[in-house]
Amino acid sequence: MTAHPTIVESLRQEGYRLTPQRIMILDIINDSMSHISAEEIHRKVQEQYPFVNISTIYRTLNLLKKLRLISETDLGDGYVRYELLERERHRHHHLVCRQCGESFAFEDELLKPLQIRLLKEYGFAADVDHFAIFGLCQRCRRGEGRGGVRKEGQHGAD
Amino acid sequence: MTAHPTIVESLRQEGYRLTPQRIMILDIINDSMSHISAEEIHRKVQEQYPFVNISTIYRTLNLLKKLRLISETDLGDGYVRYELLERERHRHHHLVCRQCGESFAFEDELLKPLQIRLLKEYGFAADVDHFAIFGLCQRCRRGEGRGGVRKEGQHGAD
DNA sequence: ATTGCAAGTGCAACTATTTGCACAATGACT
DNA sequence: AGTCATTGTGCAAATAGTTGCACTTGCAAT
Repeated sequence: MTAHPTIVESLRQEGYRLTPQRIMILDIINDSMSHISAEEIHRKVQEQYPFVNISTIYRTLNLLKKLRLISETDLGDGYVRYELLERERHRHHHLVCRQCGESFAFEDELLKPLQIRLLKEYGFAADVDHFAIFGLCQRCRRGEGRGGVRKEGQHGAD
Repeated sequence: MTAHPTIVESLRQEGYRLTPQRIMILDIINDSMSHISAEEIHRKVQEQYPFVNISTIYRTLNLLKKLRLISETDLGDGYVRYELLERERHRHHHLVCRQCGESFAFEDELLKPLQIRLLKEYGFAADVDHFAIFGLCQRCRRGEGRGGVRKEGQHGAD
């Protein structure tokens, strides 16, 4: 039970059960240096205990997401990635280049004005835990780009 | 061939072929009053011509998206929806309530400052054709919410 | 009108993710 | 320690969406 005790407490307090599967999954997300996908988590869980089903991983991730203990981000490369929210002291978001596929972090602070206006003008409390914005990066805009174009390019002519 | 001639021209000029499938799909998106999903398009195409495969729909949608003739939005209800970009004179984006599932439009103008800062500070040209931001709507924040919670709620305790 | 070939399509098999259901395990109460 | 309702899990089947491959077709050149 090395998973951050704060999170374990949150779960218990909300009335959720602390199953070994959940603890393992939390440990793995906690130990992972950066964003991690459901399949990576599944693989690592299975190293310890091979009977855990992938659907348990997804269900646990959805639960943690609902409780806002983790963030979910789709960087556009075919799977969604997860990260502990709690520890993210300096929150960041991602810019994903639709040409080269590269992804760049940007400061949370840039989203604050939008968040404030949405709240003031629309009464809407935006969850901007972790955003991914698609577009064209500096290099690709200058035409220097070229390189690993990912998943997508199924149309011969480009 | 009722599909907006501008779009048909765009396609031809970029060297893409004008197949009956593509024209039918364009017509349907063009005639549709609001966002339409791949399956809805497929159903309508099949009314006219039942041999069109769903993968052709997806491939065509991906092509039109790449050429930025249509926008793609995930409103979080299980399928992605598409809309002609060209005709959208007053562009809008969506606020999706993660509790009641309702979705509200907001003005494109609110995203402009963010777009400008991303370009100036990061050299990144954000594609913000059609955004969906998740969060909590006014009613649900006040606890008035309750109602059709969609896809998601698989954890008994809420 | 005919030809040639690259681009497009249909099909079937695959992807990540979700879900219904029957069984197992947690944790509150005793 | 034992009981029990309820939550959580594994499994298998489903979901939307993608992809490799062989066949077809649009269209430019003839």
